[in-house]
Amino acid sequence: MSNKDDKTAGVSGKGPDTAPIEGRVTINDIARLANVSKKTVSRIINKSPLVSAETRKRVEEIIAEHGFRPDPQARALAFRKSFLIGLAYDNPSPQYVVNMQRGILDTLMTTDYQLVLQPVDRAIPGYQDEICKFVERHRPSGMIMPPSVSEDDKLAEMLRDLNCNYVRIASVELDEPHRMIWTQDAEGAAQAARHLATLGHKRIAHIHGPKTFRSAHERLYGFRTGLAEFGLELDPNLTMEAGYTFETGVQAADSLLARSNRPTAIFAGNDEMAIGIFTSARKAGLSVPDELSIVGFDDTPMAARIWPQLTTVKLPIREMGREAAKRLLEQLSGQTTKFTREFTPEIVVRQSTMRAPD
Amino acid sequence: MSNKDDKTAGVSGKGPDTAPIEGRVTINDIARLANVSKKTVSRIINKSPLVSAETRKRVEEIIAEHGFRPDPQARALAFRKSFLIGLAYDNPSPQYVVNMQRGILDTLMTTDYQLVLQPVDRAIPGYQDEICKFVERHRPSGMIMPPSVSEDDKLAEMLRDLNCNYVRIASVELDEPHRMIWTQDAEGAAQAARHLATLGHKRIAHIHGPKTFRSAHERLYGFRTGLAEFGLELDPNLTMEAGYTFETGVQAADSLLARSNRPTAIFAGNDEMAIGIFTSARKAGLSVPDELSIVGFDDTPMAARIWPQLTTVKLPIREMGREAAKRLLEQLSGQTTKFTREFTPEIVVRQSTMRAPD
DNA sequence: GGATGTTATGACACCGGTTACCATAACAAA
DNA sequence: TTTGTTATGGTAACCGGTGTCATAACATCC
Repeated sequence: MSNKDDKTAGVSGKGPDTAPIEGRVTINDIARLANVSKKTVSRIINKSPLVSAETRKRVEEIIAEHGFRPDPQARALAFRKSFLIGLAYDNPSPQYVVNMQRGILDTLMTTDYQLVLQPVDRAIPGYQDEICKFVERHRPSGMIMPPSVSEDDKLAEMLRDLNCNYVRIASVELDEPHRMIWTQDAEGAAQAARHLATLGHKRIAHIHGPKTFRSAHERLYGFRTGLAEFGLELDPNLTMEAGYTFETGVQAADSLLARSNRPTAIFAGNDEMAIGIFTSARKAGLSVPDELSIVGFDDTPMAARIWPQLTTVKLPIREMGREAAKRLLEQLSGQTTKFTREFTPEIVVRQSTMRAPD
Repeated sequence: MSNKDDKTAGVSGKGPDTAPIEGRVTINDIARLANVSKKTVSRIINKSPLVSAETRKRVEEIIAEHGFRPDPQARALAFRKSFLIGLAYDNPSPQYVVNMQRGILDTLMTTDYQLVLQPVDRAIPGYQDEICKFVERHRPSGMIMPPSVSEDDKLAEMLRDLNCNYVRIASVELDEPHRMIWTQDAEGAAQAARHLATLGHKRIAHIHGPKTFRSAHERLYGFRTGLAEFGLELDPNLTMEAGYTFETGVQAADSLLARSNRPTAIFAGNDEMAIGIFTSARKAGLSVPDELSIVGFDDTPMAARIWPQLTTVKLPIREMGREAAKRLLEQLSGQTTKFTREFTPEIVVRQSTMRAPD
């Protein structure tokens, strides 16, 4: 039994075979104490049914008594699985990232899997290689990718080549169902359009995100569709592209609000830009919402803290994280579920919108 | 190169059988191809000097050619080290959390260590046990704890008992130097005081965070000290406690601003509460900064997005994360460095402060 | 009653690396 | 020539779990 007292502790005087467990308690210790083989203990750990109730009870007591916890690294090695889930993200919003992490952890918490992070910069050309290197180095059991990393088809292909499981979270279904979690961004944007149209706005502008973001297309499309339901058309002159950031939002709004026949309402592709519009409106001396209605997208915490509070479209990010992790676990366990999971955003009406001025 | 002689490839046509961990290149493959022993390859991987230059070069070429990467799990098992760093956090600010993670990852990126997350809720009584369970389960090589988790002395003691290395990030030195990274929050608050005093304010209020947060004490203390330099005293009637959140900030400010002789300036213990003051001021019909100056603490992104932009005290969070990780790695490698690392916050003057009215 | 299942358990090799220890060759000193 | 030292690399055991397969005990079926 003294197979483990080599020089680890040094001081341990040639232990008799009683039970001088030094250091961590291992499966061997439990096996010896319970007078069974390692394998039996292993079966109990893994809830195999092939153990008699009596033996199970006895061994479980000993495990509890000694506080034995199987070594994750050793299990990983034996199982030929790392039990690691990688999260590759590029989202500039801390709110988004933290909620996504939380959601994923909600699901992983009850499993043996862990989350490891791989923040990347999609603006750097070879950023995909960075992710592949990550996969080769750490060998995660799977990857989860929220936007905008998720929107990179080439990356997805590289991961498939590496035989790496993954789940993409995006604003539209763009891969096999079992690898996707998506939101109906278009529907959310349509809700924003309906809201503004119902309030009587006619001259409505839209500031969308970069064309490299799939969500920018979806939201633009959905917004246009929503307006069409009310017989309104989105004026190309009132449609601008910005960078999904506060500063670019300010710039775009500056341009829109300087026009002679400025819009009475603006729908921004995300809250960051929407908040930029507030600043621009203040500079232009326009009162929100009396003279200008603003709608955002995302429902970041800032939306509820700014004055007046921002009407926006809410995405259930944390829940999406939970679902994405579940879906990935399904993949890893070899099961395939048929139902596809999509999330519908919902508009949250606050104080930044009101009836169009006459 | 099918040295995978065994039954790995066996006709396991049964069951769902997820990805069969196809022919991964192992140290054995490299050893065989290079015609050396595993041990020699191991020496090369670990940069042992006991290998001839010639052998090294040859083996390294083969490694590169076959893209061999040592399995992290196997190494972890053999080294008796998990190469995992745990981050236990409870900070409600996504901005803070994300920056902290980034900083830590900056340092870990060049090492074999990885970051794993353990968000907790300090409001739950037994939350320390949750962290201990995490440590027992995943056996991280070390833990990093930012505020407010870092401020829990009992938790630190429990970790020491578990023989777990850790680094605490806090607003004051409250543990052995090699286990600490801290900010001089008091100095930051003093800068805020000097700024307001210089602008001629006399009736100055302070809304501080919960007394359970060490930072609340430090900032209060520093603010008082800074005012004293100008012969000013912090009026106890103008000192209020709130919960470091937007809502509690609004409430506290409501109470302060309803008074007959309301303050002309308020220093909030963090930006969240400071932004709450904006809302309260609007409700009270007060103009910021003309009638009320506001100073925050943290320099969250929101500070620069709100109107008028918030004057606040900036903490180098990402850099602190970097340093914390470095310090932890020092601990793990057994080295002890003498120099203590502390960070001094700096005030960022924006548009929410101006000369006192009157 | 013998053949056949089924259940409970153990023996043993193995996952992919590591260290402890030993063997040998090369080279210097005696 | 003998001995000592250093450089280099091999062997076996081990880290702490898992899989495969054999086996014993017992129940079931013709």
